[in-house]
Amino acid sequence: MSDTRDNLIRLAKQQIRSDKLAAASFRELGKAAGIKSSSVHYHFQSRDNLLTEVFTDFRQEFFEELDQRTFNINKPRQRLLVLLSLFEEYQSKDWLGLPSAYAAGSKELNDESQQEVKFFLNQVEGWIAQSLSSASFLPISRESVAKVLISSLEGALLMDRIQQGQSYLTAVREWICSLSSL
Amino acid sequence: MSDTRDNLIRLAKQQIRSDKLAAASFRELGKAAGIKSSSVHYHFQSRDNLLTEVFTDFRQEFFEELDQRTFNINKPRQRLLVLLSLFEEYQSKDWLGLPSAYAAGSKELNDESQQEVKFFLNQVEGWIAQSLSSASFLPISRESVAKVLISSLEGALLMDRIQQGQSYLTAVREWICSLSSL
DNA sequence: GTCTATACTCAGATAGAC
DNA sequence: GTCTATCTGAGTATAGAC
Repeated sequence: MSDTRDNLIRLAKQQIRSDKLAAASFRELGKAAGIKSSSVHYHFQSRDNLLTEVFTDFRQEFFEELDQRTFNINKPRQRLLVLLSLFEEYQSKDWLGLPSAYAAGSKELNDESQQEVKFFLNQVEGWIAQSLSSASFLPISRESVAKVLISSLEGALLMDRIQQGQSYLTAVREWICSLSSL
Repeated sequence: MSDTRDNLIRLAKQQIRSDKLAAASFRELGKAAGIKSSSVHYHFQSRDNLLTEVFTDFRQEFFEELDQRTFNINKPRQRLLVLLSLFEEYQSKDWLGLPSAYAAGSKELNDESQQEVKFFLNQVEGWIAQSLSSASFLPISRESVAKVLISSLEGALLMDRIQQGQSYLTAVREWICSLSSL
């Protein structure tokens, strides 16, 4: 059954988000799924392999959700606020951003996983720049706005997690709402 | 000798910055210092204890450097650019922000270490808000600007690390330079 | 597909010799 | 202060039974 496999990916994603990259171990994963770690190995050749698949799964899920929520929204500010709302939901669940979790542990990632994260970041950057296409008089390029926004969203999740609050992400919301060019 | 102890704190800080929180283990630390892990235990009762001291050391060093570089600078934008320059130096060394490294591994931190990080964040926020005291017509409160800025700086270090570039932090620089109220 | 058993490595921590 | 030796627990990974 591939049900178990899909379930394992789901559980690993969960463990990384609510704890950290290292939390997705074969042992803990097995415990969560009700099987032994050796059985987890049946589904994934190696941990590197698992981590890559988890991120790919996240990337697809992320854009499915984003596209679904914005398919009929065209105003730049509204589109950015939908993007923000995804992060607000992560925060309400006390989740790390997966890109942050992977970046913070990047030294233990193989090339394939690192490529996956890069691909995701480029894709988000493209999405934001695209969303800003009708915005004029931006003080800096759309690509730079995109990079600052991604940095603040991922950073805010981290800072709010350690501060056990929600003030950092809220500040990002205020900033988006204050952008007069949108 | 307290030389060894100080050296261990310095080495642990280095390992966390250039790898991750978990990289600062008693074994690796001993190897780097040329002693055994049991000897590291002589200097620190526990790893929790070590991690707390490392962050305290970082916090003091950070503000010493920041104050030294800004004691005769009053213009808001110039002060923020000095803060940014610290992060640009971290990035050139491929370092993580210590707050990010700690936040990403916050589930393995004891209360004391978490308090240290919170204290640092509040202190930086205060420093930024203070630096903005002569800035008028800000679109959002000084405190919110401070929070967005900290989030972007920490986030940009993470994103640039996985992208193996410097474009995220550069975007933050462009953003700071474009703020017309400063 | 899942199990047991096993090998190896690494982690934190402690006892006791020098 | 530093060492050796040792305990316990967790990690990745594999071989082979069912």
